Amino acid sequence: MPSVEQPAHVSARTRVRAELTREIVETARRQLAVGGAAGLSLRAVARELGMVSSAVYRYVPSRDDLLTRLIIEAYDALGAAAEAAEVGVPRDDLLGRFRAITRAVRGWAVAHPHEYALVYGSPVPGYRAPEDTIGPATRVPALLIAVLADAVAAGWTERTPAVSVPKAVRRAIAPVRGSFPPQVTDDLLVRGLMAWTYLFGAVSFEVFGHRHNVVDDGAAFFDHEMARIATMLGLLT
Amino acid sequence: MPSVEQPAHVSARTRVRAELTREIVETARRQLAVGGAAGLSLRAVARELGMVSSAVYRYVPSRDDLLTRLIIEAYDALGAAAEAAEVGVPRDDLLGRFRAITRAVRGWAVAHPHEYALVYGSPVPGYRAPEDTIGPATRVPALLIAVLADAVAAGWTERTPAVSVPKAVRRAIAPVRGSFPPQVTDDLLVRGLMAWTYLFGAVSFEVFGHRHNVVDDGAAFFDHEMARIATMLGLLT
DNA sequence: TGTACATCAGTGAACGCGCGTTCACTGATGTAC
DNA sequence: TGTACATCAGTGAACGCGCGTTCACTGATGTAC
Repeated sequence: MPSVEQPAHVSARTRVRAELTREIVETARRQLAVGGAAGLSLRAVARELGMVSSAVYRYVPSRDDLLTRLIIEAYDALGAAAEAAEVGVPRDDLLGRFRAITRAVRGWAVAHPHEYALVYGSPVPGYRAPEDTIGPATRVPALLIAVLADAVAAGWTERTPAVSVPKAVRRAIAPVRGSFPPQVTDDLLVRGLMAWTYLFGAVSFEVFGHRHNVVDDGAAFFDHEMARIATMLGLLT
Repeated sequence: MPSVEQPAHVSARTRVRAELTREIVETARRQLAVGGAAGLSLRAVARELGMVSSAVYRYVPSRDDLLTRLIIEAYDALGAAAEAAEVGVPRDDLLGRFRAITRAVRGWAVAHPHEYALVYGSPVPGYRAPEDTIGPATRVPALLIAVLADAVAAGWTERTPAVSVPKAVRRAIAPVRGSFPPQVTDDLLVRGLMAWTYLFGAVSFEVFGHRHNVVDDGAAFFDHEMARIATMLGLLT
C-alpha cells in the first residue's frame, strides 16, 4: 500500500543516485589513508570516480558535510562492531561482555586506523562537529554503562569495597550523572569513566605508534591490561 | 680560550641568524593553532615575518624539517615542564613526585593544546618522524621510571601483593624491559606502563574534547583519577 | 500509449586562492692580508 | 687602517601543482495528463 510520498516503485534514477552517493563516501573514506582528514579533497574523490569535480556537488553539499558523514560512519562502524561482539555473550557474563566490547574496539581501530584517528585523534582544525555526531559517538559508552548497571543488579555494590568520591569530584561528574542509572554509585561511575578513558588511551597509544619499541605483541598486552582494568572495575576477582 | 672552530667574538650576522631562526620556529608554532600540522605553511610563516617566501629557506631547509623541529620542541617543552615540577619534591615523597609529574603534563597540555596534538594526536599523514625525536619523547617516561625504581628501593616489592604476569605478556614487553632497572618486577613494569598509558589517555580525552558534557571540572577529576592510578601503582595506600 | 513539461545528472570553464621549492640576481656584511 | 675577496641574506619571478565552489549549459530521465 504505497503512500503518496513514497511510491512503491523506486525510479532507476533514485537507485543510481543512492549508489553513487555511497561510492563517493566510500572513496572519501579510503582517501583518508592518504592525507588524513585535513587532506580530504572533493576533487580527488571526483577524479577517482572518473567524474568532473563539480559533479560531486549533486550528491554532497560541501567538503565539510562529507567530513561529517565520514565521522558519523566511523562512530557507527565502531559502535556496531562493539555491539555485534557483545551481543553474543550471555547477559550474566559481565566480564565476558566487557572483554568482548574492549577487544572489538581495539580490533576495529587496528583494522581502520585512519577512521579511528578521524574521531579519536587530533580535532580537525577549522572543523566543528555538528550535533548529529553525538548519537553515534555514544554507542560504545552505552554498552559499557549497561554492563555497569547489570553489575549493580548482580550485587556489585555489596561485593565491592567502596572508594570514597570527594565532593569536588562528585560535582565534576555531574554532567554525566544522568546517563547512569541511579543505582550506579559515584564510585562505580568514576571507575566506569576510568575504564572508558583507559580503553581509548590504550588503543590510541597503539594506533598512533606510541608503543613502538615498547610493546611487541599488542593483542597480548591489551588483553592483560584490560583484565587488570576489569579487576579495578570489580568484574574480576 | 677560544678554539679554532668557535671564535670568541660571535659576529652580528651569526647572532641575527640565530634570532631569526627562532622567530621562524616560533611563528610556525603559533600557526599550528590555525591549521594544525597538516596546514603548516612556510609561505604563511614568511608572510607573517614580512619576508619573501624563498627567504626562509636560508634558515630552514624544508617544511618537513620545520615540522620536525616543532615536534622536538614540543616534547622538550613538555619534558622540561614535568622535570621542573618534579625536581621540587623531596626524593622520598614518591606520591608527591608522581603527582607533580602528572599534573605538569596535564597543565602543559591544556595550556598548549595544539603542540600537544602535534605529538600525541593523529600521526601527520605523509610525515615520518626522524630519530632525533626519540630522546625528547622519553623525558616524561624517564621521570616515571625513576619513581618506580625508587619505589622498589623503598621496599615496594615487599609491601605490594604481586599480580602475576603471563608469559605472553612478559614476551610482549621485552622491548622495554631494558629501560627499567632489573629490580623493577614485571608486575611493576606493567603497572608503570598502564599508569603512563592512563596519564596520556586522560589528558588526550580532555584536550581533544571527549570529556565535553561528561566532566565539568577537568582539574578536580584529573587529581582524583590520578590518585586512583597512584593507588594501583602502590604509591598510595 | 503518446506527448509536453519538469526535474535532475553531468560538463567544462572559470574565479580566486593556496602551496613548496628553485634559481639567477643584488647588495650588504665579514674576513684575510 | 684599508682594500680585495668571499660569504651570506634577501629579492622577485617562475614552475607546476593543488584546492573549494559557482554557473550557464546540454542531454537524459521521469511524471502528469
